[in-house]
Amino acid sequence: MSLRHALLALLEAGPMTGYELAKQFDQSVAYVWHAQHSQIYTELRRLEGEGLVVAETLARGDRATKRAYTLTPEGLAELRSWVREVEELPAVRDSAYVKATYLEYVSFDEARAQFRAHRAHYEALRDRYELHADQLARRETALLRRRLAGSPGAAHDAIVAFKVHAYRGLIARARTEIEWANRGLELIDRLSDGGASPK
Amino acid sequence: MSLRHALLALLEAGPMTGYELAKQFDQSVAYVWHAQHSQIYTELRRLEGEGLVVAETLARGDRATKRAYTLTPEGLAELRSWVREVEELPAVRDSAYVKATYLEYVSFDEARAQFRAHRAHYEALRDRYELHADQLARRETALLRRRLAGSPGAAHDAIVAFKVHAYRGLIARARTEIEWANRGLELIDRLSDGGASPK
DNA sequence: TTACTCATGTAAGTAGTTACATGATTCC
DNA sequence: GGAATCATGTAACTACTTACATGAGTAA
Repeated sequence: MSLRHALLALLEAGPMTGYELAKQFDQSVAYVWHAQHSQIYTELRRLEGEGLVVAETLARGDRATKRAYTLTPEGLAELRSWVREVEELPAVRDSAYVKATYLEYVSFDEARAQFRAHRAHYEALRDRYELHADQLARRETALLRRRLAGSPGAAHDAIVAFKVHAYRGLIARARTEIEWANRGLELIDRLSDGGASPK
Repeated sequence: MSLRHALLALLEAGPMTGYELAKQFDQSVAYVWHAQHSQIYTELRRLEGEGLVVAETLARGDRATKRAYTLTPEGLAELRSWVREVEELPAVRDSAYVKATYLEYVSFDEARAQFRAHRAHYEALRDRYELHADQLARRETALLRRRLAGSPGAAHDAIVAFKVHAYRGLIARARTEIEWANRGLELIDRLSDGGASPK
């Protein structure tokens, strides 16, 4: 359950409404933990029920309302203890790799299409990660600034460095996938060649 | 839904009982798509209901029975069309990376413990992948032999090559994670040093 | 007035997990 | 006789997805 802790971490930067939180989420944590807005609203209610956050109902126009959430001391304690805890990593479940294992069932061209899609996907991801890593390193994101503003100057370097390091890891990961797809395409060239001309 | 297709792919090598299938699964597909045995039995019943496999009830001792599943032509067609289909890759959801982003909440030593655990996990995975890749390359696994025996000699190289390529990808992935963890440990050394001695 | 963004949800369904249950056969 | 392994499931639960619903404020 990373979602609840990701939400607690976002709120550590300061109080936010569900909608604000969802927006911030999409521009930060969502790179490492995706969630739908509907799930965020449900989880916030649950966190409130457990006393890890408190909500304040605010007016929005004359008729409607919104709810601003604030982290409680219990919420902060829960966040810290979660980050401290060493978790079992979940078992692998990667459908692209199971397909790659059974590419003999389709034509070489169809197999190529799989690797090209894989490459394109990770190239796009890599670009987004690089952009975000640069913004973090330059301390340009709104959320990071808010967080830095609320913590002692001596801690700033570590806060930034850990985040940048995580994104550098994601970039390395994406590059590994791109290389794998390229080697897959080369493999298919060799296989389709080998069957046709030489020997 | 890769589980159903992974099961179809296993049955393409020949008929198997649920239990046999579960055992084969653990030694092959589980490296890329983990599933519990309970889930496999449920999924087999569903596949049977959809006509993608047929089951034959066999005696086991005097009183008990077991069910042997065979792939139907519809099942094979479904398998092929799934491998052909280019899927959207699911959004990232990696709790180790969200923790890495928030390591400023814990001590340097606790942060080190996270990276060490991460490294140990992927070292173990890498070793298992390497072993399996070697076995596949030498055509030593029972399942691969069964599959090769049932397909024309000209196709053998491709069948083996695709599987080996998938495992080489997993190995590369594991190595990337190990390097990331090592760089994380170096980062913590720099951060804890920087605060203590120089400047 | 139309479209967009702000804002908050519910409801139904799927995939997967964890724990439990039961009994047969085989090997020591 | 006991332990391991063969063999097949059910039940309750959790996380997440997809689709839907509703309405307010704001800028063109």
